[in-house]
Formats: sequence, structure tokens, C-alpha cells
Amino acid sequence: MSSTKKVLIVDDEAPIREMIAVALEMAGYECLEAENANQAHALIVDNKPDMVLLDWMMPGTSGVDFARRLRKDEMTADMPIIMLTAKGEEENKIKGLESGADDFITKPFSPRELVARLKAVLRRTTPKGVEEPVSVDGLTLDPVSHRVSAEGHPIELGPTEFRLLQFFMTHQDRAYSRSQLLDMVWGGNVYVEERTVDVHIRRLRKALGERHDYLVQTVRGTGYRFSINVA
Amino acid sequence: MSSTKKVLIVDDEAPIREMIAVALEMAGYECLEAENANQAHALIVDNKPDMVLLDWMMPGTSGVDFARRLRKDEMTADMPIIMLTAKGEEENKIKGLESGADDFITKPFSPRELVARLKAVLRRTTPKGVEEPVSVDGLTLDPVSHRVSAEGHPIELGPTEFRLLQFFMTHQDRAYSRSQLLDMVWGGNVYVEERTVDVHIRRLRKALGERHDYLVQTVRGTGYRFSINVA
DNA sequence: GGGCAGCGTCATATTAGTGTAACAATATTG
DNA sequence: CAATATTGTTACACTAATATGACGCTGCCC
Repeated sequence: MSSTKKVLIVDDEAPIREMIAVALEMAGYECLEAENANQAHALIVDNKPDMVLLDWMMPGTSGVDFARRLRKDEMTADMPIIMLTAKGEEENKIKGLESGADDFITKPFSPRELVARLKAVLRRTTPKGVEEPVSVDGLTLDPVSHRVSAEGHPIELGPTEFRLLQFFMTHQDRAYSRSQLLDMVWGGNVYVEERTVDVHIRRLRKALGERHDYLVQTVRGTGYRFSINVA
Repeated sequence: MSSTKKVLIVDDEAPIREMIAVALEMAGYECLEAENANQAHALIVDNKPDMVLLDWMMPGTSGVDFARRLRKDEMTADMPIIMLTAKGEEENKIKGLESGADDFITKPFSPRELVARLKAVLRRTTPKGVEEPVSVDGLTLDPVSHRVSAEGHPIELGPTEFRLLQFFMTHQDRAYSRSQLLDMVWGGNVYVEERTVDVHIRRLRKALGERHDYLVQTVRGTGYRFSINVA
């Protein structure tokens, strides 16, 4: 769900791109690079990044023009944009915001500042999913308070079991293979033994107790299923 | 706390913004300006104004939509909003109020009228959330006197711990990530190490003492939660 | 300028949670 | 029923996450 975010860096100077890319990758983002507007556009169409870092000054189509262009196209209209500008160009800040940038960073900037602002922008543009509590046969999971309870009594779960249960409760009556569960609950590119799923299933069942462990069902030869119906 | 209030002016026409800003500054308010919803949102996140003056008509996201959006997001849900509308659009007044605006002013208006209504709205909204003492299990926080006490005995807190506790007490039973806490308690674009939150949590717990430190709960893999319920 | 208070960061200690392997149990197949 | 495939269970080493204590820096008030 909270898979790694892709960030497109658009700057005509390769070293700068590289520096930014390193900083972002260390912070767990995936980076794409483009050195001009055309290239950038191609990458956007192909990869649909979650965010664009755009240099203000660029030969050819300038950052501002490009931002405006992105805003016009419906497909990219709501893509978050952060503008990079050199010190002393601050008067342009206004123009930058006018062109639709979501934030504005003045070079030179520390990697930390960059990451912080990027996070902030992503947070405020990514609509947070409505997180309603789910409830099945006296078993309740509340994503907001991050709590699980059976008939009011709290249940202790580790983070992974919590995510596993949350996934199950929101995807009931359907059998998932171990590798599907690894994808959905553990997240994409992690390498873990498939049998690890079994262990967490075990832990989840144990935590649920006799009262509710019937909900987590084995589908022999396939994987597991969460369902209120017994067989 | 009764320091100068910050007012965000959102209108697409610069001269109007300017006029309003001058009027408000003369009346002792601090002004921020934005000409569209995106910009406004950015400024709100970063600066946490005490009030938003919102133009009804705006290219892109209209004032009404924006107001609705503000109301939805928990962080901005109780931010006072005054809608500005041109004469003749009065039929929309109802829609405006429905969208969650606290008041409604018809252009053209005198600066004096503006300030008066703004004051009125602030007077009736401010005490609502922020100025009432909150109390949980013998622990009391009074925003007005800026004091915290446990069963009557005063508790010493640094400013940051105070804000942290205040935030927690007004947002109970909900797990917050470190970065959310940084946003909410520290404020927008300050960039501090996420682990710093841990340290302040520690300080807060220490200050609360054995009697109350159970209220500040660790949610492993996620962040922290303030709740009277133990698990 | 000295002393203090509060803050943010780091280094280290502590603890909780994870993944794996090994073995047990149970189903499936012919 | 034996042989085999699949899942359950447990123990344990290892990692990742959090707690804690200490330190240096900054701004402020004498």
C-alpha cells in the first residue's frame, strides 16, 4: 500500500540530478531523471511518478513553462511539483507558485530539507484513505487507533500480524496464495521465504484465540482465506 | 497565546488581497496571501493560520470546494473560515454556510466591517477547541493559564512537551506517526530528525510520572498514541 | 559574560518483532 | 496403507525499533 514513491528529477545538470537522486534514494524513494522537458514528459507518461522536482532554469522549455504545461494536461494536472531555484531568484517565487508548483526550494539546500519538504508535499497531496473500523463477528479492527479487540477486550498484535489481519478483514472470502500475501502485506520487493507466511498466520491465529481463529482458514494447496463461513 | 493572529487571505485577484491585507495589518493581524487552493493549502500546512478568508469565486478549485476539503481533513477541520462573495451571489450564501464557512461577507465591504466580523468569528471559535481545559484521569491541562496538573499538583513541562501533550489530549485514541506529530506539534516546514519525537515523548512521560505515563503509548512500527485504555 | 533552560542529535542500552530451519502433524494419492 | 506433499508448531538467532542518558548549541535573562 505505502509502496515506494517515485520521484522524477528534472534538471539539466547531471551532477545535481545525481546528488538529489542519492539523497532521495537514501530516504527510500525511487528516482527517475530527465535533463529537459521533453525527456521529462516521456518519463511521466511512461512511469507516472508521484512527484516532480523541477529546476527553474533550464535550456529550452523552462521549468515554469513545463509546470504550466503539466497543469494544463488533465492527466498530469494534479501531479505534485516542487520547484528548485537558485538563490537570488526569489522574486520568481511568486511566478513559480502561480505556475502551479506546490512548493519551492532554494538552492543550495540540504538533502534533509529536500526530503522533509518532499514528504510534506506528498502528505498533503496524497488523500488519506477513509479509515473506518472493520468488524466481523465481535472482532473489531480500528485502523485509526491501531487497535484490535474481541468483544471489547483488546488483542495484542505485532505490526505484521496487524497488517495481515487488516488485509484479511478488508478482503474477505477470497483465497490468497502465500506469494500474494507477501506482496500485499509485506510489500512488493522484499525477499522472504514463503513459509514465513505460515508462521505469521500461526501467530495471528494464536492471538485471535479460540473464539475467532476459525476466521483464518487454510486452503490446502493454495494458501489462506479469511471468511466468516466455516468451510 | 493571544499573540497576533495570523489570517490567510485566499483570492485570485492580487489587488483585492492587498487591500484586505492592509486593512487587517492596520488592525494588528498578520497576513498571508494565496491566490489559489493549492497555494493556500501549502501555507496552511506550514503556517497554521488562525483564520482563512476565502474568495467564493476562484479559478480551479472554488472556494466552496476548498472549504469542504479543509473541513474534511482533521488537521484543518476546526479552522475558522470566512467566505467572500460578490454582490448578487447571495443565493449562494446557503451553500457557503453548508460547506462549513463560519461567516459570509458580501463584496464590497468596508474594512471596518471585515475586521468586526473577523473578530466576532475569532471570538466565538477560539474558545471552542483550544481554550478549554482538558482533563483525563486526574490529569488536567489548561491552555489559558498554560498549566498542567495531576490531581491538583502542578507538573512542569517545557513548551514542546506542553504542545505535545495538548495535541494528544485533544486527539485521543489515535495512532500518530512521528512525521505526523512533527507536522501537528512542531509545525510545517521545520525539519527535524524523526527520532527527536522519541526524546520528547520520553520527556513528557517522565514529567507525567508513573501515575500517568501509561497514557502515552507506543505503537510499535507506527508511532504513538494517547489513550486512557491500556492496551 | 555567566548561568540557565530548552531543544535537537547522537551513542548506547533494551526490547520487541521477524524470518528460518527443523521437526511434528495432517491431508492426499495411488 | 505406504509414500509423499502440504501445513502446523516451536525454538532461536538476528534485526529493527524504541528507550534512555548525555552532550553541545542557542537564545535569554540577569
